[in-house]
Amino acid sequence: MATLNDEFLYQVFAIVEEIPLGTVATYGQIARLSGHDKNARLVGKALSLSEYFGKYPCHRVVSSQGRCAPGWFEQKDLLTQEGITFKENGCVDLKKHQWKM
DNA sequence: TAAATGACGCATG
DNA sequence: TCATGCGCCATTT
Repeated sequence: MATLNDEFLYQVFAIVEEIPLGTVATYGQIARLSGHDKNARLVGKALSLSEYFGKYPCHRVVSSQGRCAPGWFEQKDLLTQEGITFKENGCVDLKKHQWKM
């Protein structure tokens, strides 16, 4: 199971915390690394909570297409500050910045 | 208990 | 790149 109060949350945060600066990771990627490849949605849920937790670079996590979180305007600025290059449409250039392992 | 929801992913066109 | 549609699954209503 991948309930939010389970290890899942800890796993997600641990991975997010290890995303190198100037690099972004996708929800699906984190989900897969945490061992819950089908629960990409839960990753998003956890990250939304991480904002309340505070100390995690959740802004480095985007969708598989490099799309930012809907309704979250800060993310683009934060990523730009870290050197992430954005496209005109507002998508991250995954080709260059996606977290490779 | 069932139906709706969502910071998603992938396949098509 | 954008628009649709379908699948996935925990959470919420």
